[in-house]
Amino acid sequence: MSSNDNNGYKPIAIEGKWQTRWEEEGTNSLSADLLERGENPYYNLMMFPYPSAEGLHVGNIYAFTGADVHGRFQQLAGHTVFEPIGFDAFGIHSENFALKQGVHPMDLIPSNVANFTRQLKRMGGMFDWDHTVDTTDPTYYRWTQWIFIQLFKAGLAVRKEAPVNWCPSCMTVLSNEQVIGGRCERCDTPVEQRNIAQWFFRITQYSQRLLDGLKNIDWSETTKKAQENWIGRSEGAILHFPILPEEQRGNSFDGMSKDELFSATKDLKNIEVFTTRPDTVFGATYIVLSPEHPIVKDITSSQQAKTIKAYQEQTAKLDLVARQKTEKAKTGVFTGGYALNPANGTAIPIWISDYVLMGYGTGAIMAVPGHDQRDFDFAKTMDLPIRQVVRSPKTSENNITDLLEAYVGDGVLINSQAFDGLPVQEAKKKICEWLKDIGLASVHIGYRLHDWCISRQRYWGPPIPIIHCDECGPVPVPEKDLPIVLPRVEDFKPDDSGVSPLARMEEWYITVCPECGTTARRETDVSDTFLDSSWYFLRYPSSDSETAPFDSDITSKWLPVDCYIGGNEHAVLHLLYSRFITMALHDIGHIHFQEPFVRFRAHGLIIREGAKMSKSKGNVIIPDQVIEKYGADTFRTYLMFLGPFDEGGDYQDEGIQGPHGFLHRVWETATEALQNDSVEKNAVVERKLHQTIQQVTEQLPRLRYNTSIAALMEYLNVVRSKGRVPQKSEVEPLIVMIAPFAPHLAEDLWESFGHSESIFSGMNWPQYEPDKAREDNVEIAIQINGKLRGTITVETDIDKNSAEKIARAEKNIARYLDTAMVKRVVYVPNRLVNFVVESNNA
RNA sequence: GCCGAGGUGGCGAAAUGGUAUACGCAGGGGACUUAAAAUCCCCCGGGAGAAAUCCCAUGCGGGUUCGAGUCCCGCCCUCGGCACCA
Repeated sequence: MSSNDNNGYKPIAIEGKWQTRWEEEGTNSLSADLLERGENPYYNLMMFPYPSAEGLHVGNIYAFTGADVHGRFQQLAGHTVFEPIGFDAFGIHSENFALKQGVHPMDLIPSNVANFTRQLKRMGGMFDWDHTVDTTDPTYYRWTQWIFIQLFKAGLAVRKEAPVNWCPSCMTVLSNEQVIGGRCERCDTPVEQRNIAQWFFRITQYSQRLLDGLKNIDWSETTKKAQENWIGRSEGAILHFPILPEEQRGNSFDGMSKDELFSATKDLKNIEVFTTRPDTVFGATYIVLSPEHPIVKDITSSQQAKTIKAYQEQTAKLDLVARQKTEKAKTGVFTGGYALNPANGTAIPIWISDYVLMGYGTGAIMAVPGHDQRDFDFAKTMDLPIRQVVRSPKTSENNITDLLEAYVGDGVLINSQAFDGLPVQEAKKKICEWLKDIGLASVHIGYRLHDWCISRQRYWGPPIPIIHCDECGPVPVPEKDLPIVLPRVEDFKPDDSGVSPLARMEEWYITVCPECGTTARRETDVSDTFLDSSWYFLRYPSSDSETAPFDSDITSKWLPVDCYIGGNEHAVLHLLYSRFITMALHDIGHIHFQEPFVRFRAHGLIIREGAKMSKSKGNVIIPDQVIEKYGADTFRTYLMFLGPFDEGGDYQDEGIQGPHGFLHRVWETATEALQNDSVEKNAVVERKLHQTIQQVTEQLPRLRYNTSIAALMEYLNVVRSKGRVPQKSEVEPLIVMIAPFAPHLAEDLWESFGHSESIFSGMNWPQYEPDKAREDNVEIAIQINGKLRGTITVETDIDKNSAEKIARAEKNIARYLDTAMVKRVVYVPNRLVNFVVESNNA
């Protein structure tokens, strides 16, 4: 079935007509006046796309359609809906593509944006084209730079030298989030470590708030969980292990009292370790430091110095993939130093090993080989003592033998002096308190979250607005001098130097210090793309403003965002950064809310014929072709019909016939109904109509699009059942209800039904009346011992006795009850009668 | 290994603890037509039976309940995310 070959529904013509009209009449654009008034506002947001050269892919269209259906429904329900779209066009993605094609990104991006714009208009979204953003436009990134400066002034942007992930292929620093299993997210190259001075946003200061905030926002559970895991809070303690000076090696601290131990150790330097298992401290038989730990040089004995140095160098050379391989055998070196176990005063050796990471906790651990698998493996390899201090409740006391693996489960303490017999949970508290008393412990909460490195040694991004002055240090560019425009550089290829291509342009980076006027140097790194996208939703409603990133009146009316729809691949990247930037701007006093997105829903993924789509398999759906053949309305409706929106679906090429045929039938039914405007109502149709309105009205806001469309199909089947003649009043509500899915068709039929205004111009969503949705009769099930044995049709809400009487009279039921004794009758109104019987045959 | 989602006809999928398989695709039969397309009508989980009707079926094994796709316990498999995070 091809669309334009019959003289009925002609989607291509209808869609062209309405897209032109919407544009001419500004149907979807909010005027400055409307934005300022902000009456009954609804901010409907979707994740803006990266404008690739290939054009929109189905995943984009799926996400945008789902969001657009929601926006259109809210509009029909009476809201003033603001539904903007824009382009996230900075970043490595664009840059690498430009390099490959030999085109300058400044030439490439505009043509990609133009193509995306054409496609987005063609799919019929109600986008406000008067309020778009393009992150590469200086009028936008001027404010991205402004945000950097605000954070800098608030002490939230700091420059520090740090080991960073370096992709030797992309020749740039990657954030932790961009490293997948030790490899570059983009090109799959193993990532190396490098030490470079970088700008960091101190997102870790917000760890707890970012975690707490999750409780009060209406987000997809999976997304919240991903953020929770990413922030990775763990409660524990920092324990102090006094470093034993060489001259005290021979002394025994074992068996000292609390006071004696305190006075013997109070002048000693400590190694601080973070642990979530302070209860196992009696089982700590050695210490392991990260090879990079600054204290290593102080404790290494002269005999061990050479070996330690060699190991440190070996580790530094290791790329992160090799270092993070869990299955790799444990390696490490003894430093020659000893520390005191603060719990039992035993001197224990201090080792270094690459399985301890500098980036987490204190970069040092107390090793409890009896109760931690990593420590166990290490102890076995290095032949270090293993001491069991927790007994499983399942094991009998005499059964403690050599462990085959660490016991990490619950239990009670043993070999822990005064704490023997305490359950693990209780021991954690008690041991902490005890060590706290003698100054050897503090309660500590650790987070996995790292500071956000925003420096990129690349070309295609907004220059970081900082001037380095030998006298004044890093000085922010005065706000009046923004934007710092990214110059057009023909040779923008990155090199292995670890600095941005901008660092090759002396005429650009030499400047004067805004504070002291001496010659100074601009920062030549650009910022991370995720900074561009961490605030774009603040810009949309204020995109007309030339004097502020976001107008405070408009922002207070339209934000936070009412509904945000996007992919869960951004669960811990974009969505976390956006929350952080929002909180920071709130604290600095620029906005009135702390959470940017009241509601977030992650959509599912579309596969095709049971398989993932990929260019290499050659099975990608080309949206332009589908739209050309069936029209945007059919494509939209089909995508939404595939399955639950948050789960995605399997795109089967033949399946599009269903929704396509449905829209044809709607068109034909409506056209026929125009001739039939009878006042007489058909009871069956009317009842089904009200049931349908109820169902769809309840399901649409919950994004249950597939079942909503099914309900509309059912209704149309009733309207046309046995080829009956449709009435105008039966069809008009259907036109409104399909409008979110098939907006062009709905507009056209709405017009032919005599309306001069756009269907989306008012509160046109139909109301249902519960009385009219009510059935007079219902078919109910009759069960014997829970098994279906017949059905009867009774009046709605009939009482139990009458229902039972009718049920008993049913032929098949009577047969069963003849030979059985009824012990109980369960009656569920309008559902079933269940006879619980005991058989007499026995 | 940990966290999350899921497993239902030939296929995509429905089902507040209450008649499993709605809606759609594919398939079969029929109407209209010179023919095709489009449209319309009917059938369509498996098995037994002439029929009435009965048995089996929601990944597997148990349990709770008058009644379980749905709740509980123990497994298996698939897909996403995290992973030497102390």
